[in-house]
Amino acid sequence: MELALSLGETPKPFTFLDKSQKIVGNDLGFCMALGETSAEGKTIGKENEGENKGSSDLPIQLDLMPFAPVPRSQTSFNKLHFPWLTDNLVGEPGKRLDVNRRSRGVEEVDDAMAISSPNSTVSSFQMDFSIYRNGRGKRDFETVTVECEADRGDSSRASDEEENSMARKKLRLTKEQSAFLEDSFKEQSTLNPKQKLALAKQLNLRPRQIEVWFQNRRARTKLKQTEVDCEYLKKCCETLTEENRRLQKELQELRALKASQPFYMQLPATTLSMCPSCERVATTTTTTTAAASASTVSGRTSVVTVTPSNMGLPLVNPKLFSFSPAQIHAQQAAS
DNA sequence: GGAATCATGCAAGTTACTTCA
DNA sequence: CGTGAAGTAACTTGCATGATT
Repeated sequence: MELALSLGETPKPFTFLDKSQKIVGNDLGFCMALGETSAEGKTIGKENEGENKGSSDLPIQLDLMPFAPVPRSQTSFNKLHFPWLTDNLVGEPGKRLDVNRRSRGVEEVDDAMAISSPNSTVSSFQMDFSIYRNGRGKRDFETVTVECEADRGDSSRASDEEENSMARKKLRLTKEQSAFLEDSFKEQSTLNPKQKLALAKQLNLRPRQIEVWFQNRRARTKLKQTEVDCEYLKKCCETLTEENRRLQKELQELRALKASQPFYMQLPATTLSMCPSCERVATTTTTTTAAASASTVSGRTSVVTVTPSNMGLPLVNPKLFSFSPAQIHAQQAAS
């Protein structure tokens, strides 16, 4: 078995691919092949198109478009009969090979091999290559094909049906799969590689799909939590706004009292308490001296010692502040 | 021991496909 | 039947971390 990798202008990159097409022109292509060194190497190419598709006995040559030659009739990746390409080979013609993704492709190989499709003719050889044009990761299979054909000097476009078939079909998880994944997520929101593989096997999905599902699920959870938090904060904000409005109003009332009652200096400090039900301030006792300014919180009732210095209010006749919560309620109802 | 490199996982953001009103 | 919105699978990018050199 020989595995060969060629980048660039090598006319005959692989010894076992003597009969394969040559890398033409000066364009930098990417060519990869797998095959028996002693075999009468035939590749998926112009010369033997259609006669060895799906044969695992024959070497496989992978040409990454557009610069490596591709058989004329193979206008889509799907037609290369690598089903995994429809999932993994995305993006646009080899403007850039993502080294990062490629290095991660090792995992994808392991993943894919762990879950090989019984129907796949290349189930023992799966690999992930991702090529794309720019950092935004725009994917466009039609563009790939059209540009590829243009590179080969082929002005004819693929038919609509061909274009439709080449478009990456988005997998829709079954209800059972989704439910199972949901249950797994409830138990654990992250998976270790073993769990990932086990889940993939159990659900007949690729480990990468499990991984992506969990990533997306975590993102959804976070998004929902953010929405809940946002809603809560919004309500808090509304409550505080209302509280502020109420306190402003109360302050105005107190200032009005101050203006109407000039005889305040001789009076002792007044202790106010917050009514737990309406949260309005009410005077309960006058126990402290005028110098005191401490405040305490006891249960649901806040006791605030009010002095002329800490409130900026004149001392008035304590009787004026001596409203019980019931009285304040009555006052509110009247107003 | 520390720097460089590599592999891996994840979050965040994005794209594009599917479904449904 | 066409269309827009919503849901979501799949993707890219960047960063963090641990292992290895």
